[in-house]
Amino acid sequence: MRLSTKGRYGARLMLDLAVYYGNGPILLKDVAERQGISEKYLGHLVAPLKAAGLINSTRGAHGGYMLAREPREITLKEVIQTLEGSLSLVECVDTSRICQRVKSCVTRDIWEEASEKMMQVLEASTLEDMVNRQKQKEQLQPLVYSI
Amino acid sequence: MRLSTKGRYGARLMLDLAVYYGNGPILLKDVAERQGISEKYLGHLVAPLKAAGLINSTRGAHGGYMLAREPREITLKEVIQTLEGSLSLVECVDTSRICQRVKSCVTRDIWEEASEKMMQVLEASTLEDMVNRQKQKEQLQPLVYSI
DNA sequence: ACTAATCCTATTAAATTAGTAGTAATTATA
DNA sequence: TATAATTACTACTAATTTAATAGGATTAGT
Repeated sequence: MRLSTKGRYGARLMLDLAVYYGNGPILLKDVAERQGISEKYLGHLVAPLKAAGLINSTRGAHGGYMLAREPREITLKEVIQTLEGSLSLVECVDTSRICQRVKSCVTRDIWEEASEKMMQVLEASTLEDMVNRQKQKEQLQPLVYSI
Repeated sequence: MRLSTKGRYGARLMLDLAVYYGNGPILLKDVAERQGISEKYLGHLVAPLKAAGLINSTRGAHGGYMLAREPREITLKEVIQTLEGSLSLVECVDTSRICQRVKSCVTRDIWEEASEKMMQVLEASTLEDMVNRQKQKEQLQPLVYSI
């Protein structure tokens, strides 16, 4: 019931690209260093993100990655769905035909409700929101440390 | 990001016991047949549920399982937590010390919010609620099929 | 040509999942 | 008291998923 590293790292990758949005192509190497994630592993995440139209890339020297849309037009839900697949708690919420009990199954209804509530949070979070929240946190954090 | 069979089957097991609450010990064999789940596999689920104080058992002939509390006093959240462990989307929501980034990490805050919303649904669902919903569904279902 | 990048494929170790199987212990009852 | 019914416990296993690492191919700027 846990998000895998794909989703977690992918979210941080996208947030990092959002922070540097407008600065041209960003090196995966730099993202990897800032986020403390292996560059090679991040390399696996960019392929699906690109295929989903969330990022663009340019190859060769001075290449890198950038968001394909503005940060306010990309939600965390899209990112996670791209990397983790469906966000439903159970498969039968997506494809009801896999179980004959669907019509009378109460637990399925609840899994669906719970999945919905969770997704609403992710859908409401745009990369822009996240960048702003991060800026706020960064302002507050030094005070905490200085106590 | 999916619930495993432990959680899914366990929820149906508990709902089944709730439906027959007050009828004395219920045979695992009968639950297994009604729910279409292997009795042997259900056997794995009852141990933690018993340890968590959610069910009682009596051994030997005429033995079986029953809810340890009234259906309205058992929530789906307790059942799932017992069988799946923490319901948080990421580990750092439960144990923040595992990551140094916690204080400045925006994604963690969102995983926490999303986990919360999901858990609220499961906490609001008691076995009694579920039994009532199932009764309603069973009344409606024949009509649907007869069209 | 050289260098800096992304792109692509294969491989792998470890963990998790979803069971099956067999036996021991307990209890009711004939 | 023997028998049958049932939970309780432990071990085992096949398949899948996860979380990477590694290496070479391709592309583009200088």
